[in-house]
Amino acid sequence: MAITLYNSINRQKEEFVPIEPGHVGIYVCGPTVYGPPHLGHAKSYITFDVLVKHLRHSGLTVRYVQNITDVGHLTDDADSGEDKIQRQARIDHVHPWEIVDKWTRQYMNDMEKLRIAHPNFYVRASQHIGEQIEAVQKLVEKGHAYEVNGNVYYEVESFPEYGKLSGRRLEEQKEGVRVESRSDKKNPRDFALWKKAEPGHILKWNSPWGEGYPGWHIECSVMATKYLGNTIDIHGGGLENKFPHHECEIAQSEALNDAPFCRYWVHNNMVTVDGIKMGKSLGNFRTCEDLLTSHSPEAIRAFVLTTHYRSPSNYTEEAISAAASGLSRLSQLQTALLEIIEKNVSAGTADNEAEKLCGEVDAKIRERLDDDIDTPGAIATLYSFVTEVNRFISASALSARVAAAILTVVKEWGSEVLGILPAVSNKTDVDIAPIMQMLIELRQEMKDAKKYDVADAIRNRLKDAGILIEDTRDGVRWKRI
RNA sequence: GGCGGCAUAGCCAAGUGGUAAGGCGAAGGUCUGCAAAACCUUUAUCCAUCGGUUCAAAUCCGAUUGCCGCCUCCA
Repeated sequence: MAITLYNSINRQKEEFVPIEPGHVGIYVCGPTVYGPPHLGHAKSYITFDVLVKHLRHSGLTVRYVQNITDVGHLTDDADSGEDKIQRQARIDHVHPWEIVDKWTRQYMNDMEKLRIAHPNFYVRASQHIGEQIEAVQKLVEKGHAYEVNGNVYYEVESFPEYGKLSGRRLEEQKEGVRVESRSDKKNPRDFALWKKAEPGHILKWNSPWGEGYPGWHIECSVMATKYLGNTIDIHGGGLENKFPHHECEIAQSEALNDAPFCRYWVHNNMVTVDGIKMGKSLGNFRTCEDLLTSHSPEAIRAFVLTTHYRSPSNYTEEAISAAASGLSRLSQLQTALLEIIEKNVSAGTADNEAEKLCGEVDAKIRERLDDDIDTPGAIATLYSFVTEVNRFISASALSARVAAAILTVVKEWGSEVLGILPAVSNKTDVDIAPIMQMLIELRQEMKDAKKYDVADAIRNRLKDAGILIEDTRDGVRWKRI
């Protein structure tokens, strides 16, 4: 079945057809590295992580490029704002590149912990200054941009299709625009391609227009087309970037290359906390680092993925705890299946039924993800599969062979594509395994002697030490909690 | 003011014309020395409200109300 994606530019689900059969080029707007990665970043990058993994799992070769914005974005508007990175550097009394370096590392770190696959490569704005200058020059030559006092602006009027992504028409906006004082733009809607460096500005480069730095949008146009071609298959990013950022990217790229910039625009919705937008100024944002101290990466992913990417995720402690609880059934199943495999059970009365179910579930999950990455639907399918398989296990009706087949399906989607199934950790516990074996035997002796207080004490003390003992019909099981 | 989106049980959340998936929580039960895990049963006569189209609507259309995002950097 074909993969469909909701294409923001046409506002409808469309069948995804790559330009070059079998190959996909995807560009996703990355973070501006001046502060800690937060849940909003997590939602966006987990979304695109699943999209890319699903495309690959479907047999496509994907080149996934993500940028790291390490220069230029401003706190305010083009004329009066301050470089966010530079401002943070001033506050911290360090060089701007220390800020960039610190938060880039933190970002990479957090993303890795969240089981987000590294894009094929990251691209940095600061490493493409030359290309950006060339692009700006070319835009000036083609009559789409003009220079005033060392600043270069894109002339929005020169690109009639400006607004096609966000549904804004120029005429409508003129009236609503605030009066910008001290602006040397021809039209308030024009946006900066190159900014003159004011005295004291540290991150600056030489250009035909004097010392300065690139505008906010040009880096993405330049880097996306440099690595993925003039027309890219998929461009992803947060909804809030639709306007003006993505709109400007289109205007620049299409004016520059005379080719459609992007075929499928994919925008993820935002994260709210207790129903309110998460933002620094509101003091309610949750960093990935904080979240990871109290929740597993899988729980965070499950929380994010149980909401469709185009709907807002509302963060509450209850919601993320519920996600974690649901997940424990999945890991529990994994453990149970491994036990059956280990015991090498030869035949099961439910084998046929279970094998059939495997095929159905596999197809259903694929269908859900094919349908505009319906991760909530995929997870629901996986969870009801868990219940059905547990029923077979309760009836001791599975062979090792079929248990392995089930495990393959569970891991394929739960671990490889969705990334919500934790890895089995007992391998790392080989060192304490003999000790555990001794304690379990000792406790069994106490139980046999009906010394339940001692047996329970052993169990309780182990629990305090972070190890959970479970008596099952097939023996004692232990795991770290 | 302009543009866009959303409203489904206590909570989270699918379903986009054929009569309400799944998870969490809660209650009861099975198993167990007890716990845990697992399984079984129950938990929305109804999908914000009001109209309309249709044999049939949570699903399409219109209006109303509420919430959210963008319109200045933001995932």
